[in-house]
Amino acid sequence: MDYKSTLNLPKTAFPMKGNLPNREPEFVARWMKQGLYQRIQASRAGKPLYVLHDGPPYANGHIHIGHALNKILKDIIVKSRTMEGMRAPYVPGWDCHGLPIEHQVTKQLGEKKRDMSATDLRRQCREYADKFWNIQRDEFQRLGVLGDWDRPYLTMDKAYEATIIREFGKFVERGGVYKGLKPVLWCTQDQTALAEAEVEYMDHESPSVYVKFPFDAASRERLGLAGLEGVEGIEKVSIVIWTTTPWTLPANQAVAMHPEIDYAFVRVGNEVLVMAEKLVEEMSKACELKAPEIIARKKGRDGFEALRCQRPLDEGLSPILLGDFVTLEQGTGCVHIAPGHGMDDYLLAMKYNAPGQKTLTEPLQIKVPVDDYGRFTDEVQAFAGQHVFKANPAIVEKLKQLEVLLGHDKLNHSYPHCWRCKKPVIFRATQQWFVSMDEGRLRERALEEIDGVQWIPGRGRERIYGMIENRPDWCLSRQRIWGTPIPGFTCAQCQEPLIDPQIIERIAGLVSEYGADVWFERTAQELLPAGTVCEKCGATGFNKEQDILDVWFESGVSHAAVVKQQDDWWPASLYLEGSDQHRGWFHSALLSSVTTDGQAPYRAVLTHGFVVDGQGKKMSKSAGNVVSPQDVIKQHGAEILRLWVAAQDYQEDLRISSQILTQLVEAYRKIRNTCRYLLSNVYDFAPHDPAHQVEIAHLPELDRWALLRFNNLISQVRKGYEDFDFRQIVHELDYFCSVDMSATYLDILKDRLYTFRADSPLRRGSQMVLFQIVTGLAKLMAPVLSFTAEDVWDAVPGREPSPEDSVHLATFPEPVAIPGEAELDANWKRLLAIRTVVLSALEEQRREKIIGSSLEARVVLNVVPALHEFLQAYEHELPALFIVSQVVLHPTGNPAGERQLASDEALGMSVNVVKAEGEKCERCWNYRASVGSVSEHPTLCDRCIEAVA
RNA sequence: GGGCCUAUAGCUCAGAUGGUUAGAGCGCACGCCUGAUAAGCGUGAGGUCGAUAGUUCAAUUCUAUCUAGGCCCA
Repeated sequence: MDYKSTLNLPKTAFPMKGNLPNREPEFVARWMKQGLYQRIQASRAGKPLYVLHDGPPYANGHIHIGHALNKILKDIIVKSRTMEGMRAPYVPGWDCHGLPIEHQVTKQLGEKKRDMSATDLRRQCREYADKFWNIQRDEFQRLGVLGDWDRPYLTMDKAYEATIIREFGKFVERGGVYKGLKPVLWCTQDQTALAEAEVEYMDHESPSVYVKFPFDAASRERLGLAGLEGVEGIEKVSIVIWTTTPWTLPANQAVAMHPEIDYAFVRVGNEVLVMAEKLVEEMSKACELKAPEIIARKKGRDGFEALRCQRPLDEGLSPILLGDFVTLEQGTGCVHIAPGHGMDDYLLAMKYNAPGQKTLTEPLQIKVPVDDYGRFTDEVQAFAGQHVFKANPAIVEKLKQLEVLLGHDKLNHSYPHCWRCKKPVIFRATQQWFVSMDEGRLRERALEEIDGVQWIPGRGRERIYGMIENRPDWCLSRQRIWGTPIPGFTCAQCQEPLIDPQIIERIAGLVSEYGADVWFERTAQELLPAGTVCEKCGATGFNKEQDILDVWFESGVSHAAVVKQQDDWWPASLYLEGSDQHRGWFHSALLSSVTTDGQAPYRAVLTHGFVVDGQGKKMSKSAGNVVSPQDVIKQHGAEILRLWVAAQDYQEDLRISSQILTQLVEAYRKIRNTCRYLLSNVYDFAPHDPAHQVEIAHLPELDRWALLRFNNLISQVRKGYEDFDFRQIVHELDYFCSVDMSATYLDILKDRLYTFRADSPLRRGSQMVLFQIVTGLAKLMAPVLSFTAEDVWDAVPGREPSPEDSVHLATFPEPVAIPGEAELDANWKRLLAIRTVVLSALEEQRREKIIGSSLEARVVLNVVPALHEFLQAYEHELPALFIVSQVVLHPTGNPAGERQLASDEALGMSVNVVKAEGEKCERCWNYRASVGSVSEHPTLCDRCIEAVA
C-alpha cells in the first residue's frame, strides 16, 4: 500500500527562489495601479501624524548607491511608522536649480550659448532637470519606495520659487540682509564670475617678488630689539613678504604670520629683516642677501599681532595678523593680505572685523581697485586703465624705485584658468548679498534651537553646533542664471541698493503667476511698482539684481514651501540625510526657519554615513570600486539592497562588496524559505473556521513556546523600528527563522504535521500557530523586505486575494497573551539546553555509524533526582523534542563505570544513545514495538494505523 | 592643517561603571537526512578586541600618541 499518500506533506505554490529582479517590477506596477500610497494615507486619516520631510536630491544624473541608501532608510521609517498605526505621509522632492545643471547645459551648447537669452538658457536647464528628476523618480520607485510620486515638490515649480522669494522677503524684513564685498573667481576676458568647478588649473608664468614692509617707529619700539647685540646703527626693521601677484599690492591691507612658526630677525648690513627662520637660507639665496645674520627669534604669536608696517604702494599702514593658513612651503612665512583679492585674505579680514574683536583699532577695508575688465581703476592712479597682468612689470619697477624690492624672479606654477576662454583668471571681490549671523541674534537663536532637536546619533549635535558657532555671514549671491533671482535693485544714478519687503512681495506674486523667468524677461521698471524713487537721491531709474540666490537657500526653505503647505505638518518630525548635510541642508533649513519662525523646522534629525567599498575605501571611478544600485538590482533585486541598508550600521560608513551581498542573499533565502515552509504547512488550514481554532491555553507547551518566541520577536522588531535600529531587526528575524523556527520548532513539528490525521486537534493547533506566525512575520518584515512580505501576504490562505489588498495597509501584530508565560519560558530554556546535550551525543553515535537518522536512536538520560522530577512531566514529549524514537529516564545521575557520550554537570545529566528498539514504521519512520501488531498493516505502528483508519 | 567620527572572528553585528574560558547569525570544514531537496538538521574549527606607550592589583574597555579609513572645512 502507498502510505506516503496518506501523509500531510507540505504543499505550496510559493517558490523557493524569489526571482526578484523580474518579479519586483510587477509589484511596483501593482502598487502604483492600486494607488497604494493614497490608500494608505486615506486609511490613516485622523491618526497621530509623523512627517518625514524629504531632502531633495539634485536632479542631475542617475541615482547612485548613496541615493538608494537614503531613500530606503526613509522608506523603512515611513512604512514602519505607518504600520504602527500612524499617519506618515511622504512627499519626495528634487533640487532643480544650480550650477551643475547650468554648467552641463552650457557645455553642451558650446558656442551657441553666445546668442542665447537668459530665458532660453533657463528653458534648456529646466528641460534638463525635468528629464533627470523623472529618471530618478522611476529609479526610486523601483526600490520599492512608497510616496506621493504623482505630486512631488520641485524647487523650480512656480509656487516653490514664489515661496523662495517670500522667505527671502522675510529675511529682509527681520533685518540682517546687507550688501557687501566678497571675492570670487573672475574671468576678465568674459567679464563673468566663475565657480571653482569652472576653472581648470594649468601652468602659468608669474612674477615672484620679495617685498619689504618696514615697521613704523612705534611698532619697532614694541618689538623690543633695543639692547640686543648688533642692533646698534640699525636704520630699518622690515617684515618681508613674498607674492606672485604684485598687482594685488595696491589692495594690501595687512600682513599675516602663523602663530606657531618661529620667525627670525635677520641682520643684513644696517637693516633687520623678519621672516620665518626655516626659510632664511632659501630666501637669502633668492635675494642674494649679503652676510645675513640671525640676531633674534620669536614665535608669530609672541608680540607681532597688531604691530604695523608701511605698505609699499600707498601711505597707509598694514597691521600684522595671525593666520593658521600661513605655510612654510614657499616664500617667507609672512603673507601679504589683500582681502579683495583672495579667499584666505578675505576670511582673515572678516575674522578680525568681527564684532567683539578688539585687536585692531579700525576695521580692515576690502579694497578692489580693479574693474570688470581686469583694469586698475582711478583708485590706483599710477596704473589706472592698465590690465593687472600687464601692469605687473611696472609695479615691480616701482617697488625697485621705492627700495622695498628685495628680489624678483619668474615662477612657473599651476594657476586657475577660465574653462571657456582658457585665460588666467583673477580673484576679485564683488558686491553680494549677505545675511548677518549676529544682527538679530541669528547665530545665538540657532544655537539655542539646536538643543531642542533630537540628533541621531547624538554627535550630530556637536557637529552642527560647531559649524553654526563659527560660520561667517551667509553669502546668498551666486553669479548665475539658473536659479531664483535675488529680488533687489540698485539706483541707476547713485548705486544705492533698493531691497524692500513690499516690493519683494509684489515680485513673489509675479513669480507665482509666471515663474522666476519673469525676472529675466521684464525690465526693472516693469518689475517695480510705478512711481518707485530712490530714497537717497530721488532718481527713478533702477537696475535689477543680476545674481541669483544660493541653492542652499532654496532647499533650506522647503519647510515653508512643502511642510507648511499642509495644515498640521510643521515642524517636521524628522529630517534624514547623509552626515554631510550638517553643513548643507540641516544648516540652511535651521537658519531659515529660525529667522522666519523663530524655531527649528524639525523635531529630530537622523544622519547616515557614506557608502564605501569592502575595504572601507571611498568609491571612485578611478579606483574602479563603484557599486551601482542598478547593477545590484539587476543581479540580486532591490530587496537585497533594502536588506543591506537595514543590516548595516548606517551611523558609520556603510561597506558594500560582492561578499557582503552574497551573505545577504543567503540570509534572504533563509527568511524566504522559512516563510515558504510555514505556508506549505497551512495549505489546508482555514483561519476563519471555528473548527480549526484551538484555545492557546489548550495548546501543547511546544506550540506555546513558539508563540512565546514570536511574541519576543514582535516586541524586539517593533522596538527596533521605534529606535531606528534596523540591524537589530535583521538579526532578530534571522535568528528567529534559523534557530527558533527552522532548527527547533519546525523540525520538531514535522512528525506531527505529516503523520497525524489532517484534522487532529494537535495538528490544527500547530497550524494555527504557523498561520499566526507567517502572517505576523510578513507584517514585521514589510518595511524592510517590502516585496517579499507582499509575496508572502498573497500566499497566505483564508484571505480573499484582492487587487486592492496589500500587507502595507496592515498594522504590526500584537503579542498574544500566553498563560504561565514566565514559567514556560524558564522550563523551555532548560529543555532546549538538555536538547543540545542530547544532540551532541547523537552526533557521536552517528560518527560511530551506530545511527544515521536520529529516529534510529534510543536516548538514555541519566539525570540527578531534581532534573528527573522536572523531566518526568515531559517524559512523553521528549522523543518528539529530540526527534528520536525512544527516550528513557534514569534518576541515577552519571552512573559509574558506564561510558557516557555527553554530559553536563550544571544541568545534572549525562546521555547515552543506543539503537532504537522495535521495527521502523514504514509511514512515520519511527521505531516502535507496535509495528507488525496488526495484520492488515504489517509495516505500520499503532499510531499510524489509527491515522490511516 | 582644523572640526566630527570609526577600527571586536572570513562577513554583518552584540558586548562590559575596567574583573573568570569575548558572544550571535551567516560563511567555512566534516557528517547526517532524502517526506522543506538548487532545501533541511547536527558537530566543529575560527579572535594578540587596529598598533605602541601610560594609568591600574587588573585594560579589548580609561588616557596619550601612531596607523588606516570616512564626512565637512581650509
